[in-house]
Amino acid sequence: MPRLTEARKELRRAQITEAAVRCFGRRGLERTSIADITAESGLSTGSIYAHYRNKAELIQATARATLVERAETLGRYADGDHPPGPDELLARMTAAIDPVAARFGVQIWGEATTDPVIGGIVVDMIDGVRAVVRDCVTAWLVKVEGRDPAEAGERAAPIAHRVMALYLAELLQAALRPNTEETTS
Amino acid sequence: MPRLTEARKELRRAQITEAAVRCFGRRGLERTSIADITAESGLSTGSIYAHYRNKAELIQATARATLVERAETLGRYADGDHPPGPDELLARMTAAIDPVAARFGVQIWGEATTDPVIGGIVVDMIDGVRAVVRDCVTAWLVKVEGRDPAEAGERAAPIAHRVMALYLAELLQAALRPNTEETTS
DNA sequence: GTCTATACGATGATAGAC
DNA sequence: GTCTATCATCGTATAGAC
Repeated sequence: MPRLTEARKELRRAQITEAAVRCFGRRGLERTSIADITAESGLSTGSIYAHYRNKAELIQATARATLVERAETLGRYADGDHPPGPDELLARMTAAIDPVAARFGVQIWGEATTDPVIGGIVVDMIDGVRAVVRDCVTAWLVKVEGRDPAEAGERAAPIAHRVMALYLAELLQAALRPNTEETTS
Repeated sequence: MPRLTEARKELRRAQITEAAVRCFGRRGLERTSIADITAESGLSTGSIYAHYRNKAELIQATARATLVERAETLGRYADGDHPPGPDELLARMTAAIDPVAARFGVQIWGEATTDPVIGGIVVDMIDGVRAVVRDCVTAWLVKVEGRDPAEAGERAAPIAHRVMALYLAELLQAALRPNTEETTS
């Protein structure tokens, strides 16, 4: 019996955070009011506060949800028997960038600068993705380049570092691309 | 006569924006109130609003001031008869990163996501720095690597692109490094 | 759990003396 | 140009009915 209600609860939370990313993508973290999110989600103030203690907690939850989703997407591009090389991997990662998520992501970077909790989330996420990239590059070095596994592990780290930097730069660029959806200011 | 007063005015504006970056670096763009900036600058509300129409304009001015200052610093690292190679250039650029400015810079990225004016400032700044880097790399290719000028120009662009990505990633990392100065929440 | 209505605090901005 | 004092607005969060 807790099963079903627990699932429903999680569904509501997802409904809220998904509405939240859209709002944040439009007006930014602090400019979107709770009222904006109620309008976007179709729920009410009370309902939102039943699921999140306050706005900060909602932002954290939204950040976590978005970032782990992105990490999972990228992880999918990195595995398989024929691991892509660095260039191909980067191309796939770049292609997978969603403009709205990118905007929200960069806003989260800014918030991480000030809020230690968000900071931890962002650092964990970046470290996680970097690890995935490193593993992928290692596998590629071994399986298609024919390197020795031990040597590949060493070589992979700096390559992964560069791939990550290029990816983050692409993310930033996507976030800065003028928003098609007008910023009703 | 307008000379002197104009200079004084510019000095006041600098005094305000410098106090502003410190405040922004501490508490973030929207969490710092005008009161915070008056406290940090030693000025009063009225004085600030005599120089800037509103808070948004103050943020824009602060962003412009900080970003052009950074661009100038980087430009200095890039010229001379013995232009540094890409690795050395990146090392210098990274070493020149100021933690407070980095935090503010990343916050500005987030704001650029939403505010078209800030967006323009950030894009201009990134493009400007990239151009400086490209010129430096070109000069290096010609003067120390002995490449043909025409060929150097072509090769420099992608290298500059990578150097920029690595630099932006370092900037982000610096901004995410836990703040020593506590976030009086 | 979800709603409506509301209290309360914070802060951006202005007025007017000096 | 700079100050102090004040206003008005807005948005978070809560209370209480259903």
